[in-house]
Amino acid sequence: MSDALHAELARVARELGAEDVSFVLERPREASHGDLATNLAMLLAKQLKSNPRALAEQIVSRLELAPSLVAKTEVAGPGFINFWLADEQLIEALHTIIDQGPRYGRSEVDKPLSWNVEFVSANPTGPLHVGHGRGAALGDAIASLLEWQGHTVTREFYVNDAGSQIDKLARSLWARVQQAAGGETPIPDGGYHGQYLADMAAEILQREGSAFAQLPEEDGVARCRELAVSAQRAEQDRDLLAFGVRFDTVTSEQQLYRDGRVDAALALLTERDLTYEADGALWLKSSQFGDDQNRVLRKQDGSLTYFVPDLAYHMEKHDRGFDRVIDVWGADHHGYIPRMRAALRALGYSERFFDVALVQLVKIVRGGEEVKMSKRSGDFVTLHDLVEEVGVDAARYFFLMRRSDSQLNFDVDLAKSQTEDNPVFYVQMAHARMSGIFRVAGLDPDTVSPDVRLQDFPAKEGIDLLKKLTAFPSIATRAARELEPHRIASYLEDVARATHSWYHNCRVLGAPPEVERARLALARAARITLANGLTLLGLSAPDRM
RNA sequence: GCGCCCUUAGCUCAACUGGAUAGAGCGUCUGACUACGGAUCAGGAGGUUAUGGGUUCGACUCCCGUAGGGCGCACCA
Repeated sequence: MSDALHAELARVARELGAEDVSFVLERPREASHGDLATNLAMLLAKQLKSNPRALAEQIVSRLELAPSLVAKTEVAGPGFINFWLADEQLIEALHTIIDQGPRYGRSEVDKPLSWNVEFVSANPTGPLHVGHGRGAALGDAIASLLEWQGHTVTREFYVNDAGSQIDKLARSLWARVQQAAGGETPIPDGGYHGQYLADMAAEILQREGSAFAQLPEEDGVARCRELAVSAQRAEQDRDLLAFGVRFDTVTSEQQLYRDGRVDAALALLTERDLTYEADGALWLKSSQFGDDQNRVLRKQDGSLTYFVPDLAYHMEKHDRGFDRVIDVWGADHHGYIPRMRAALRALGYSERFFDVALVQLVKIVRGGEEVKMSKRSGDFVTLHDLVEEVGVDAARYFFLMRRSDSQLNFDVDLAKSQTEDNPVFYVQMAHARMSGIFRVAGLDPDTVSPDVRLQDFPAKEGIDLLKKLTAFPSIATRAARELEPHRIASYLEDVARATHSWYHNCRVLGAPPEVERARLALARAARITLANGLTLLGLSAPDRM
C-alpha cells in the first residue's frame, strides 16, 4: 500500500523539478502523526532553496490519491506530510496476511543474488562453546533473512584442519595415548589440556589395542590427527544439529591444499605483480589496497602464513560464483578484516563481494553472577551443555535478541524461567494463546475467512494489533539489509505485547457474530505473523505450552 | 603509541541510509481474576543520550576533541 503512495510522491517531486530525492515514507513513532509520514518536503526545500512548510502544502495540493487509499493528509511540524490510510487499506492488509500465510513477511528483491554465509567455522580442536553458539544462531538467522528476501543462500562451515593448532592437537592426543598406556609423555607446550583428549585416548586404546601406543611417533601423531579431527568434527556437527543448525557445505583447509588451490592463489598473486620478496620472505602489497601494512605470505622458514589458505578459500568461493560472501567472525578477529578486504580488492573483486558480521563476547550469568570461562584451562560452558539446560528455543532467542556487535549477558536463570519476564516465553505464549482460541472453538484456523469489515473491530486494541502486524515485511527487509536479526526479536516482542493486550481486552468467542468473525480473522493473522517471525529466527511456534 | 568497536532510565537493551515529545523489558509504586491459559493485563515514577565543541531547518545518529570500557596491532592461528 505504501508503494503506491511512494510512487505518487515521487511523481509530484519530479513535477516540482527535483531529481531523484531519496525521501522516506515511514510509520511515525507517534500515532497522532498518522499511519505514514514523509520528509519529502524538507529534503526538497534544501534542493530548491525554499520553505519546507510551503512546499509541503504545494505537494499536498498536487497529490492525486484515491479515497480508498488515503483518508486524510496533513502538514505538520517543520514540514512533515502525514497520511492516514483509508479503512480499506487495513482490511486489505488483513487479507494479505491471511492469503500469504506461512509466506507472509517474505519479499522478492528485484535481483536475487547468490550468497554464501560462512559461520561457526570452529577449529576442530575441541567442543563448541557459547561464543560459537552465538555465531551459529547469527549466521543461520542472517541466511534465513536473506532467503526471505528471495536470495539463494549457501550455509557454509570452514574447517581449519591444516594449521599448527591441529598439529598441537595431534601431539596432545598422542601424549594422552602414551599416558594412558602407562608412559610419562607430557602434553607439549601450548597443547590442549582438556579432559576430552584423555577420554579419547582411552577409547582409542580400547578400540585399537595397546599396540597403537607402540607406533613410531610420527605415524602415531598422524593417526592421532585424523582421529582427533574427525571425532571433534562429528561432535561439533552433533551439537549444531541439536541446536537446529545444518550446513549445506563444509569446506576443508586440507582439501584446499590437496586441490592445489593454495599454491594457485600464491601463483596468481605473484603473476599479477601483487607480491615481492624481502628479508627472505614473500610479501603481499596489501598496503596499496587499503591495509595499513604489507603482509607476509611465505615466511623465512618457507612455510605459509595462515593468511594464504584463507585467501585461497575466499578466491575459491568467488570462483564458485557467489555474488556475495559473508563471514561471521568473533570480534577478536576484527583486525583481520582490512587485510582480507585489501587482498580481495587487489584481485579486482567487487567491493560488495565480501562482508563480515562480527559477533561480540557472550557472558554467561547464573544467579546474578558471571560464570568465569577460560579456554586455556579447558574450563568453559559448552554449547551442548547450554542447550541441554535451557533448550534450543531459549538459547537461539537469547543469542539473537541483541545486536551482534554488543556484548551479550546470557542470563541462564531467565532463559529457563516460564514467566512473562522471559521474552522467549512471552512471545511463544502469545502464539499459543492465539492457537488456544481456535482449539477451544473447535475451529481449524486455516479456514477462517479474512472477509470482514473494519467497523467490526470496535476496540482500539484490535486496530493497534492489526497495524502492528502490517509492519512485518518492512521489518524483515530492513533486518536483512542490515544483517541484524535482533530487529526481528524486538518486533516479535512488540507484536506479542499487542497480542496479549488485545486478547486480554477483547474476548473473541461469544462476541456478537460479526465481531467474533472479525476477531477470529485477526487472531489468525496474529498467529501467522508470530509463527513466521519465530520460524525466521529458527524457533518453534508452539500451540500450547 | 596506533587502529577498530562501545558508553542511552537503577539494571539489560531498542530507536527505520539525520526527523516530530528518545522507546521497551526487568526492578520499583498503584490497580485488575465467576472468561478463549491471570503463565496475563492497565497505569505512575524514572533521561542534560559519558563529556565539550562543530555541521544542519532538525543530531542518540555525521565531524573534531576529552574521559571511561572492550578488542586488535606476529614471518601465531
